[in-house]
Amino acid sequence: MLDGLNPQQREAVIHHGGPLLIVAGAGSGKTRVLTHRIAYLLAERDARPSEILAITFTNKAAREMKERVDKLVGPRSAAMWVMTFHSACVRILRREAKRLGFPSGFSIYDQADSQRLMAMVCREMDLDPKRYPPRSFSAQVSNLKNELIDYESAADRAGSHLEKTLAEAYRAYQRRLTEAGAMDFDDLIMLTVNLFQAFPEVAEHYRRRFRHVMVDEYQDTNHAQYTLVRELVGHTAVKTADGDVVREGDDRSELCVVGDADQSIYAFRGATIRNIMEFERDYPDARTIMLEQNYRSTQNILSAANAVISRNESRKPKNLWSDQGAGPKIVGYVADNEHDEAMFVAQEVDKLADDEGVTPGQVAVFYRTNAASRVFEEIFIRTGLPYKVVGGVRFYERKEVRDLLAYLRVLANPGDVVSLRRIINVPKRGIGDRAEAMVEAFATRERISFWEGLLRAEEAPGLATRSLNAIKEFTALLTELQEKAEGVPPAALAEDVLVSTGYRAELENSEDPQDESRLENLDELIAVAAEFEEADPEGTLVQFLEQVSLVADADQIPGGGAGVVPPGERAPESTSGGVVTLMTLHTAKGLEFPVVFLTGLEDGVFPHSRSLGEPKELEEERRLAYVGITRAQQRLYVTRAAVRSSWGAPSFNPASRFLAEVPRDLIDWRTDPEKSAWSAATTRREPAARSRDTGGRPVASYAPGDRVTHDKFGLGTVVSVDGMAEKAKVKVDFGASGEKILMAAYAPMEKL
DNA sequence: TGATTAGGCTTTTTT
DNA sequence: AGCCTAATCA
Repeated sequence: MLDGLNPQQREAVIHHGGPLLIVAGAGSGKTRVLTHRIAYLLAERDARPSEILAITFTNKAAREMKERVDKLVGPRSAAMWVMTFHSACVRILRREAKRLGFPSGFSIYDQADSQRLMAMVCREMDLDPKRYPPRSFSAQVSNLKNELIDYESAADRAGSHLEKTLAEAYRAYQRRLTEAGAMDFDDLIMLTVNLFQAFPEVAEHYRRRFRHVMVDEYQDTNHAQYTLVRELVGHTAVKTADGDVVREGDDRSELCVVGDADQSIYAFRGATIRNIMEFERDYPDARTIMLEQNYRSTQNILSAANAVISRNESRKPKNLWSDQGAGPKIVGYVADNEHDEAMFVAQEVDKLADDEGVTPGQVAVFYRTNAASRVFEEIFIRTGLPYKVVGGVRFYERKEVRDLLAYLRVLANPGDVVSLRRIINVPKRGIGDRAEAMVEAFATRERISFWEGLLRAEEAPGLATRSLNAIKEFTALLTELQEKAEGVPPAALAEDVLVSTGYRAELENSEDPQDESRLENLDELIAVAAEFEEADPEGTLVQFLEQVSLVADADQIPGGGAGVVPPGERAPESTSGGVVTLMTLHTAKGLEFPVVFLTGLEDGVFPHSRSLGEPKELEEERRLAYVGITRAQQRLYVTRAAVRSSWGAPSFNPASRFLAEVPRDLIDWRTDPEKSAWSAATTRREPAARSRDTGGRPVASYAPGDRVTHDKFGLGTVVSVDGMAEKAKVKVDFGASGEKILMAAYAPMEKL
């Protein structure tokens, strides 16, 4: 069990007793350590599988860990809890929901749902959406919850008018959630903590059960998750005034956390690097073990990564090393524009295939923002390079998918107003805004739920007969479906919903070609439900809904080079060549690929323009760069474009400062210096000198007589210009397409 | 009164 | 891509 582990890894596996922090540099074999530690606990320390709780952040990581533990210990692994923070909390909350005043089948609201609910609340409070944007309120409430601040404390500490309004909205929002029998993502963590604190016997139960608690990616924990872990392992050793370490009883569980402060990239959603930096202060008898040998990358790649990350201040020094040799140099390329950049990537993948036998499946392309994937897709389609975009416009965010899920959620929980109001008039059945408002007013006055209001719509004043009839038909339909929902498994129920509501018929009869793919998506969702039933024939509708709402994960990573696949386990895709993987840097975390293209290395793109003014955020961007670089096993490419058209307006971005932080001799620049004047010009420019004054992206300026090219209208000539900078409106004569007035900042148009 | 359409706005990263 | 609003249609 200890074979093939280096001394530090071995030590981490057999460590016994006090809290353990494993500082695991990128590619240092941390999953290997965690899985072996679990196996060791079972084999040598007499731990029972049910006493083990291993927490990860993504479903993907959980699944992978589970599989690898399964290989080591066999079917016993089934009794262990290896899951995400959110899944673990849901599992606890389902059992204890009654104590908190929620039904055990409570709905789970994702970000879009909670934004919708917040919008309803703001409208109710008569807030001007311009001055008090619901999205922002929703985000701020999320932040408060991550800090375990409830609406009362928020109200107490509110100073400004804005903060008071926010606290009020928070309160109303939370009331609506409770009435709907729903929890948002942040509630899952916060309410579990509340549960443990309000009911010590519940906390005690789980504390007794989980003798071993392991937390992966500890640097990504937020305050709520941090507190949850503390509650779970039991109050731990405290340092007294004279510096003695006193233990509070012997019943605390063994805690083992793994993380790397340099890979913390989720501060924007409340993660605090503090939790890992101060682990030793939080747990005074803690032990720290550093894993610095990297088994993934060549030394050139690691040297680049080390050089970049070393620029971050207040960082504990760490030095990754590899015994795999220097490897090829990093290849740099300065493209004329984003199309040229994508073309370079496509050609290079072809060349690698010819010269080195590299398959597309071994290649990944990373970018900073989801929107950047479009150009790569266009070029890859044109050149016939097979690819797959991971993340981006997600399946579960598609309108039709959300509609069908909303129906199912209403059937599982009629109190779920957000879902109910989403589908009340989908497909169109003659229940308009006015009718909806009437029912709502009626329900509020009668202190009944919106659903009950619909059932008693006859009593609601001011409803037109036509609307009333539509409502009656709707409630009859839902009631009928509800009765079926008891006995019918999810897939069949979903199909039933599509047919009986006319949703399927509407799409089938539609002329719009897009509706065909909508149908496909719906069938896909039904297929997911069928898979769910196959995996667990006893599975309920509530369980199915829970699974899909917690899998907001960018899951479908193609085989080939992706993931930490144990040797000898190479996925079969490698024979067929697999496909190139496209994803954001954030979703790339935890993965590795033989060949990595790191694109868009421009100040304003990566690092993102929003981070340039904030040293803290800039450090996070740098960690993101570190994560990106360390994904590469054999070959790393860094590319940038001299001109990039974002929102139509071309911007001339200087080279990313991160490029300058890589030692010169590690990069082999492939750009032909004669090729483009722009490339040369922007190379020498001082980084970030400009982005400050324009407050972000510069907008091209137009003058009458300028020749332009527009994505849709083609070539044209500027007739006149009205307004300045980002507010400029340009009148352009496109010949055959006529004259158009366009916003300079947004039109997909370039100056020639 | 509800349906339909056009236009504006949005994009940093995500469980 | 989808949501929101306003304006117009039926």
